[in-house]
Amino acid sequence: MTSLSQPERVAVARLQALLELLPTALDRQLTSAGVTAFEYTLLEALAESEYRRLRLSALAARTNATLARLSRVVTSLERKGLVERMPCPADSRATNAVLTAAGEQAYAHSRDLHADAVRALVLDALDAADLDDLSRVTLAMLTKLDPEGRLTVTGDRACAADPVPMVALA
Amino acid sequence: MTSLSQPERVAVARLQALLELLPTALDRQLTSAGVTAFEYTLLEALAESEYRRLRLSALAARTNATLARLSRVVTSLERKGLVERMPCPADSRATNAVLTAAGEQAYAHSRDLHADAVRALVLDALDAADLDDLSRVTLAMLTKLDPEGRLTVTGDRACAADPVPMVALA
DNA sequence: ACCTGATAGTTGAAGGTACAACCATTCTCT
DNA sequence: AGAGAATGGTTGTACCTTCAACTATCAGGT
Repeated sequence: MTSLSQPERVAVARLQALLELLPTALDRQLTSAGVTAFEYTLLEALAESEYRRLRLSALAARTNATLARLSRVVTSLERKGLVERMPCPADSRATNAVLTAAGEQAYAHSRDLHADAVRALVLDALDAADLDDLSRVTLAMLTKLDPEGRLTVTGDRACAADPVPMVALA
Repeated sequence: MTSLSQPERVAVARLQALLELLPTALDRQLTSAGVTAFEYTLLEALAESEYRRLRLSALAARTNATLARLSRVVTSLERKGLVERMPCPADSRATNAVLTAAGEQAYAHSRDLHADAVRALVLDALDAADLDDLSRVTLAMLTKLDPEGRLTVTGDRACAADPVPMVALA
């Protein structure tokens, strides 16, 4: 069909630039914490979950990541001692990633750092109305991206794919 | 300081999800064209430039990429026959990436595909007001990301870092 | 002319991600 | 119960990106 309009081109170019710059910028701000932005997201998800644990597939859904990727990142976090793998008693196919004590500390330590980074790189640029617009527009785009219905995406409150927080172990 | 507010958390989570999903989704839609989204951006930049060529550093600035990355991608495009390296007569440190005939064809072929992908994944989700908001909000965030002043970022029209389109060769 | 510092580009090494193939377990339906 | 499909995870392979050297050229000041 017709090619993109000028305003469309501008918006898309800016979005592309953001896609290119923001992730690496976020990672760089977190280097002193010893974790990547993605790893931080994982720690956060675990810390906020019941019993500090979540199944790998649940983590993958929450973070919009591949299961393959998740498995490898968890292995890496395991090597750092921040996370531990535990078999899931309710389903022996499944594996829980459990936050260790060191993991909680790492999370606590990087939490402020992460918040500061997000503020510095994103929120400080926006007023209240902008924030609303960002929220609305990103959600609109996500509906086009998400494999239909299931909006694993951290919607307004809870995550539909929220994994019935695994049976306890301890 | 205080942690993020609820609306802030929601917006950030959505933005993060977008950052995670959109690039890979765009790439997937372009696979049949045989180029990645990033490679397409390069071809586009070259095709729109005088004499179909641009210095590597100029390409890097335009695409917000590292020079190292750019060098490797150009090598890859060279192997595919879409681009050719030519020394820059005006500055013998510099190298021009020149679009080959095959490169122009590849660009022409992937152009519609790319436009379709952008429409399907981004624009179709937005009305005119949304597009405005997206444009404004992304620009605001980019100003926080960009190493100050130089907004290499494809601003409203021309790119400040636009590289005085290299002396001709032919 | 010369020395110093910046600029342009390349490349080795390390790490991250995707895709696909693979095994194990669970679920569904009969 | 049993067959087949779906789910949960892991891993080999290939590719991509970054960071940090390293080379070569240019620009400014003396």
